[in-house]
Formats: sequence, C-alpha cells, structure tokens
Amino acid sequence: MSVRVRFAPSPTGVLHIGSVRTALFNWLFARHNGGKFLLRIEDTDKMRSTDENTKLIFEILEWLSIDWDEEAVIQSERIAKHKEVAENLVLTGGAYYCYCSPEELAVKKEAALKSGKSYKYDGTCRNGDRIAEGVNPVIRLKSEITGTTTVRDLVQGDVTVENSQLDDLVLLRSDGTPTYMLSVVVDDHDMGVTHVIRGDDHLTNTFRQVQIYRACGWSEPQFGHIPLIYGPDGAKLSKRHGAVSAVDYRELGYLPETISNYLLRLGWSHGDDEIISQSQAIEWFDLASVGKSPARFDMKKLQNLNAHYIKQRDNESIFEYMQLFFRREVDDAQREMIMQGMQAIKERAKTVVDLADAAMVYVRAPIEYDDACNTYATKMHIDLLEEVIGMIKDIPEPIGEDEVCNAVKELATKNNVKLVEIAQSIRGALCGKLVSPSVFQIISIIGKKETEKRINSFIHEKRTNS
RNA sequence: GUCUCCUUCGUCUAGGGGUCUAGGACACCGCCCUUUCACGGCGGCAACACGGGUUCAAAUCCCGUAGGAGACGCCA
Repeated sequence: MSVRVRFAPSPTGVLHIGSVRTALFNWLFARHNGGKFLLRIEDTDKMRSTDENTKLIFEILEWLSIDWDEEAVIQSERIAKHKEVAENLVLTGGAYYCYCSPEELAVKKEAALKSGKSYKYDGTCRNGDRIAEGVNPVIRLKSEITGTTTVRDLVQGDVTVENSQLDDLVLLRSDGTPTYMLSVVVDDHDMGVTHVIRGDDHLTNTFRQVQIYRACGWSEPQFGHIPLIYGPDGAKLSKRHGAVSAVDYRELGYLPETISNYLLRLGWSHGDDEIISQSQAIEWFDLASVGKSPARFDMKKLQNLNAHYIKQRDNESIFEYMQLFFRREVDDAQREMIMQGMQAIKERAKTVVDLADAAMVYVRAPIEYDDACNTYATKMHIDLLEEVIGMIKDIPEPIGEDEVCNAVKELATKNNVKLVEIAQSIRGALCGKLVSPSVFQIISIIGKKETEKRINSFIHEKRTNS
C-alpha cells in the first residue's frame, strides 16, 4: 500500500514554526517513500479561523517548496459526513446520547478537583436510559473501560495506556457540530491516510482516536509523534520567545532553505551532516532517526545557517529577495552598483535584512553619522580627508580599487600616520559608521564624484560641530 | 493531582556493550589574516542527570530517584 500522509493545520492562528516542521517531516516522509502528501485545513472553529491565516498556510508551504498532492481538503465542508458517522455509531451501539448539561458536569468536575482526584466523565448516560427533556444531547463514544490500548508509534515506540484512564469523549456537540477528535478520525480515514505524523502533544489524544477507529470498524493508520519545539528556556515555544510564526522568519530575512535545513536538523540527524539540501533530505529522511527528546530553538544557529545560504545564493536571486526590504526605489544604475558590491556584503550578512541594509552604502550618502565616527573626525583626520579629496581628483575615472588603495597608502606614509587612521575616517564619511566593506572597494563602485560629495559633507558637518 | 513521554558539552546532535582519555556543528574564548566589521584558517573551553544493578567490560541493557515536558474541554 502506498504511503499517504497529511498536514492538517488549523487556521485559528498564524502558522506556527513548529507546525511548519510537522509539515516538512510529513512531506519528506511522503517524498522519500514515493507517496502522497495531502493537505487539510481544519477550520471547524469558525469563530477563530480566518481566511487570512488559511492563505498564509498555502503561501508559506509554497515558499518552502513543500508541494502537496491532490486538492486541499477543507474540513468545514465535511461536517455533514462527521455528523453522519456519529449518528451511525449511536445506531450500532458504539456511542450514545448524553443529556448531562455543561453545568452539571462543571459541578462534578469541581468536586473531583477538590477531592484531589482527576476528573473523568462518570458515564451517567452511558446506558441510554436517561433522557432529559428540553436538553439538546451530545453524542459520546462508548469507549472500552477495561484492558489496555497500545499505540505502536514510529517515533515513540510502543506506548500503552489503561483504558480505565480514558473516558467517554464527546463526538458531536449539543449544537450538532462534530468535535476535533471525531473530525480527524473520519477525515484521515476517508482520505486514506496511512501514516499520521504530528506533534507529540497529540500522543495522548491518540488513544482516544484509536477507540474511535475501532468503534467504526476501521483499520488504524500508523502513528509517528514528533517532539515539540521548545524555546530557549525549555518551555513550549511561544510568543514571548519572539518570532513563532513562519511568516515572522520570512520577514526577518531568513531564506526558505535555511528554515527547512534548520527545522530538519532539529530533532533529526544524519551522522555529522549539517548542511543538507532538500534532495538529500528526501533521500535520507526516516522516522526512526527522529529523536524522542524535545529540542530548543537556537536563533544563533539559525543565523549561522542563514549566513551560509546567503553566500550560496547567486546574486540575481538574492537581489530579488532583497528588494522586499529596500525602503526606497532602486534604479538600474544603483542596482548595478549593488551587484558589484554584492560579494562583499554577502560575506557580512546574517539575514537578507542585513543585506538590504548594507547595500544602501552603494545607493546613497549616510543619513546620519554614528557617534563612533568622531574618533576619526579630529582636526588631523579632517585635514587628511582634504588631502584625500585632492588625491582622488588626480586619479582618472573609472577609479580602480587597487589604485585608490595604493594612493591612500602613499598618503599615509607621507603624513606618517597609520593607514587605519585614514581608512576609518573615509569609512565614517562614506558610510556614516565604522563597519562596512573595504572603503577602497566602495570608492571604486560609487565613483569619484559621489566620494568627493560624501567626504565634503562629512568635513562640513564635523567642522561646524566642533 | 492523574496518565504519558523525555534526560550526552550552554544549544542542536553522533553514538545502540569493548574502537569513548565521548566525535561534529552553533555559541563562546584565543591566535593568524587584515583599512573597520565580517569571511576564512588554526587552536581552546565544554557533556554521558543521580543512585543501584546485570556484565570480564556500560554513555550504551535493567530497576529506581530526581528534574523537565505534554495531555487530561461540548478548542484544534
């Protein structure tokens, strides 16, 4: 039987980075096994689901080159089917109507909590002999109360629980809508899902779901519960840890290949390999190598990987991506200059945002000067800059990097100062800060006129200030 | 509280009885390169949670303990 897996996100919030990993693992598993990767949007909570979130799910998957097979299933369109299954189950004796009101249940729950016991539905209506007038009943599963249930989990191994720990879960709410537990089982069955790979927060739900499969007389899929991603403090990754949505990472300037590679290595490994391409991932991926222990999200390692993939990308494609982060129009001439400086700025960038930022030195004069520049703006430096301007005038255009470099070195020797003194003051004048690619490279790219203009502005600014 | 799962450097991990004085990567520190910052190169620091077994031999197998996490909804 060929493999069919699914990714079933709920559009009640922005797609969590942990969900993205679940999608990735499912996709890799399907592609590795030559099976199908299906998508199902679990939008039954109409109050909290939004079209915007649904759109983002598609968008992020496409961004990560995670393609799905067949048409995405919209869960809310299948409610009638879920309902039918629940009602059939009542007919076959696998489920029953329960007339206990939420208020009654709340009282019992409170009492259980008070006496220090864990709450479980007590089965008041289980025999079907109780009907309360004027109450819309729910449908509950008549689950096994003796024996044990074992899930042979592909990641976690065999996990067994006493059936007495489980209670009769609600399948259909009093308003006639199906619960999550029912919907997942019915949909997975109807979609022919063979392997359910999801976060291990669902592991204990699995026992309940298995009971539903059995009550319906359906064969169960295989399960693989992968550990969740935690924040740096070891708790479930959440908003307070910073970026949690996949969209956030895109906006922070991370490349899709970075995200895939990083997420894959979180909890899964292939020997000592760190840099893994998508095709290698497909070739190597297996559930057996997924670790059982949860992994913490490490932003530093993500950045390092991103820096690696930025260097890997060709200039054209990275420029396209950078444009999302430019806060101004970039004309063809400017584009040309950025392209010339690309290699230099790629080496320094951790994110595409860094890259877009760094590219600005080729595009425009500094908007303001960092305080640090003052160290290289003493009278001596200003005088030296005057000389630099004179010196540059003598060099014919187009001005070469080595030429300026040699000329400035000569100037340094002549004035008996270290090269760093002149280079840094030029840097301050050209960039407004003391960190940038080679100043000689910048001069050769932006040209004589622009160099002169920027240095003059700097001199003017620093003279009037002092 | 009950149930379930987890536990190797700060972090991600390799390892599946002897090849482990525990390997790699990120981070950190130092040196080299150098006009700054990076990049790159070289080197360093740093871990088998604890306690009992089993065995000639345990990071590896078993049992406890401790710690952590998740699940216990008419949410998904």
